Amino acid sequence: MSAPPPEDLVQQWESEQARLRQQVVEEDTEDWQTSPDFSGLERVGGVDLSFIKGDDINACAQLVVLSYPDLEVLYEDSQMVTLTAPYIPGFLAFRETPFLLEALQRLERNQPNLLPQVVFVDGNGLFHYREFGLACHLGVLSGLPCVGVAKNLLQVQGVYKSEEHQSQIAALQKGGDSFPLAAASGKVLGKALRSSDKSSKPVYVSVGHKISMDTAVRLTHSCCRYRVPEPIRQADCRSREYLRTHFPAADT
DNA sequence: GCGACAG
DNA sequence: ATCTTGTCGC
Repeated sequence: MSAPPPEDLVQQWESEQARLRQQVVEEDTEDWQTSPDFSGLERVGGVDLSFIKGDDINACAQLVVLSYPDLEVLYEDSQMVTLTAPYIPGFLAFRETPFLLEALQRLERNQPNLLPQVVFVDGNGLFHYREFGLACHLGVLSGLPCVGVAKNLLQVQGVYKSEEHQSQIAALQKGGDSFPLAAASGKVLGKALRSSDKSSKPVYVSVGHKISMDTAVRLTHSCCRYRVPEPIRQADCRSREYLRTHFPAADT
């Protein structure tokens, strides 16, 4: 059973996104961001939520902080949470942001010296129906630089999985290669990035907050050991592991 | 009616 | 998000 999308709630969320959208900073604001080798960058964060199969309410909210450029785990926080908002395409942030923000606040309270200088978010930033995806939402509410990295293409604002798009993907030769995702307006909302030599399937990078598009793409590439940026990959692996050990399969 | 739909 | 192990290929 699935209740019909609450019309009122969606409209309220749309206006909330429009309001917060004005606070997004689409440029580099930190010194390390303009450095050729990101000197000055020492900590990169990653966030993610993992669910128990067959349960879309209880989840493990995960925050990890890795060293840069070594990408070793410096901090890890797993917390079971109870989600209240439903998942509605275009409004993912209203479902996940509260818990990711809480994780960042716990860290700020307990180990402020380990706060990440940038956070990788599993999902889109400006590459969104109303140019305000999860990465922007978390960025504005936390005040931290954020980068959105989606594993699947969201068909939005004139960007489609067309033959042209497929051929552009085929043209990505090596890790670091990318091509722009331009809206009908001409604005580049994100970039498809071949994150490593091995993976032919790209990831979709977009600005979340307090970082430029080019810096976001360059940084994402420099944080990839595999297809998905290490901070997000670690957050994903560790939250799944947490669920495995604390909620063993309920078979037979 | 059909397809799309970040996580 | 999750349902799912091994397997074919480089």
